Amino acid sequence: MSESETKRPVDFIRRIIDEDLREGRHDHVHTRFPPEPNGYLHIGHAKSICLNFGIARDYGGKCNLRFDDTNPEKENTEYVEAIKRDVRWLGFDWEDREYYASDYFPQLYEYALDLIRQGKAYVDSLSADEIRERRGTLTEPGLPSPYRDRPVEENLDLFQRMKAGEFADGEHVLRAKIDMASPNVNLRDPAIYRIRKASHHRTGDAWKIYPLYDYTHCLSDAIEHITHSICTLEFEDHRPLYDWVLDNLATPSRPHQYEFARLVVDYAILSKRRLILLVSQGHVRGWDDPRMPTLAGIRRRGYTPESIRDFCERIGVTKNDTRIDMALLDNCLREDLDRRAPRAMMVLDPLKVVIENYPEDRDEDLPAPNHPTDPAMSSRVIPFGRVIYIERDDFMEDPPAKFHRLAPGREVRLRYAYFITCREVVKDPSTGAVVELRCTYDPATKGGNAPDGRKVKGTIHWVPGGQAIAAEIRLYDRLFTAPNPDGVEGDWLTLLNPDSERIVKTAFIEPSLKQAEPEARYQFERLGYFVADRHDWDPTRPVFNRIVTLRDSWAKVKNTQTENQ
RNA sequence: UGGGGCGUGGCCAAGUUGGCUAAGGCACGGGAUUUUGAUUCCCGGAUUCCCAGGUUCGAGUCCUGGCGCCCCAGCCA
Repeated sequence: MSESETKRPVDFIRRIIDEDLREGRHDHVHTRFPPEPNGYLHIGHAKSICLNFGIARDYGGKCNLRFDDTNPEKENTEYVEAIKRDVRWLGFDWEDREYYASDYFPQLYEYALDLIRQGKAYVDSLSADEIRERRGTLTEPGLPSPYRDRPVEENLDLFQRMKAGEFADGEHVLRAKIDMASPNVNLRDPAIYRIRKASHHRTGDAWKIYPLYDYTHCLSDAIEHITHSICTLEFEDHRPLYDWVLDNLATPSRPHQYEFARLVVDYAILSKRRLILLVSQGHVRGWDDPRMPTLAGIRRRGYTPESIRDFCERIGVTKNDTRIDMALLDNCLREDLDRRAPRAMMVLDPLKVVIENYPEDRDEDLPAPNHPTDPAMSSRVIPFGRVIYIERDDFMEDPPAKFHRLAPGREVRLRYAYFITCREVVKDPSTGAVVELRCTYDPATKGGNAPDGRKVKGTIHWVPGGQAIAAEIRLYDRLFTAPNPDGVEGDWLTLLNPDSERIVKTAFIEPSLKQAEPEARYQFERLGYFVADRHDWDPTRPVFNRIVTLRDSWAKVKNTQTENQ
């Protein structure tokens, strides 16, 4: 734990908890993370996971994982498994507290009976359309249903028969009897049970009726003795209903709901519906496509759980509607990776270099540290010989001002190797394209230092000609070209970035990378951070994904130069 | 002229009984170090807290009145 983390100010929710503890309203803290298993978790959920599990950790309490599985038509076990995998990957542990709202169906049913007996719930036989018509509008009160005053016995009978499967979907619904004239439309006799003859991923065909969210969530919290039920802002209007249900039933505990602003990140889509569309229409390769904001995608992309957690702490928890700059996530990533990722060399777009004065029959092993400032990360050896490959971008025949790399007649340093000077440029006679550089090296500069103290402006990366390994490198960029694709009403798919994925199959990596493990992360010097793809990496066909580039101040200089032209 | 929320630099965000020069991070600009144009390291910036009045010796913090933005009319969560 760093100094800055311990100093970070507490958010308003923790402040509420502090007060609850101080005033004796609670003597412990119990939270929950309640995903609906109808899709994959994304970076927005990470904020909620870190908040709920983080609070439990900070206060020595517990956090449950609870699947909010009350809608059988949209939920399935694939999602349940994926969610568990992702929460674990993020670094959180719910121990043996893996719960399902569906486990509470029997109790929830009993509670409903209780409400009916109290005259606080009734079976409505209006159609969905009719109910909507009578709900009123935001400015006009609703109209009571003709079934609103059905006798308790009749309600009981109907509700039991709903459960028994005697009616078709939509024929009846159980409604809480609250206030059809409430300015809060959520209180205008909300439906709490509907008939749905669908098979549930856990309860199978045991139930013909399923409880709705507002009714289920608060009771699930109460059953689990949740002390602080934390959700996002759009549920603020539902809090009176949350309270109404708990205040009208004898529950084992009395939780309270608190709301915070959900996470919105630039250039990303977080709406579940749209994410599903991206996957189902094949705009990406799946839920774990490295461009997806899903935790599965982020993981495959190579992001570390530590950096995601750090990010979630840095963005804070408030009720402000905000949009977070992607650069913050990138920064968390670079900070984490700079510290932990071993360095290696990879050439994306190889340009052959022949070192004319290097003996043809010789080669040598050059030692290279795995980290520039952390000796504990040890070192490896890179073979050097007469032929090497450098990055095509690192050579220019006619370089602009401030270009510190290779050019005709110029000398640069090959990282951890020698100084070389470009003597000749070999071109394809028909196309004029540069195909090879003829250079000389200075044997006295072995390791990269000149005994005469002469300096070079640039250091470039390289791989050995003979022993480099061909690799596939997948370069990723933001999936959308607009900062707020989720906020676009119309055809948001036109905002997809056509260059979000670029696959390079002709890259070379240094031989030491043959031992890479799937999910191992490296910094390829001067290029960025990369991860061995967890599914496609193979010793015979290495595949690396670019996680994030390095900061590149040369790119800025270059851009301003071209702008000024 | 329905209800519920929110408004502090480009993006987040501290500021909790009104009281020292309005924290910090990201981004940005400048400089130093550097065998990654990386890292690291300094330095820079809100006369001002959505606006306008008011209370006060003193207001981002209190009062009044505006303005702006977000959410809600699923038998979704």
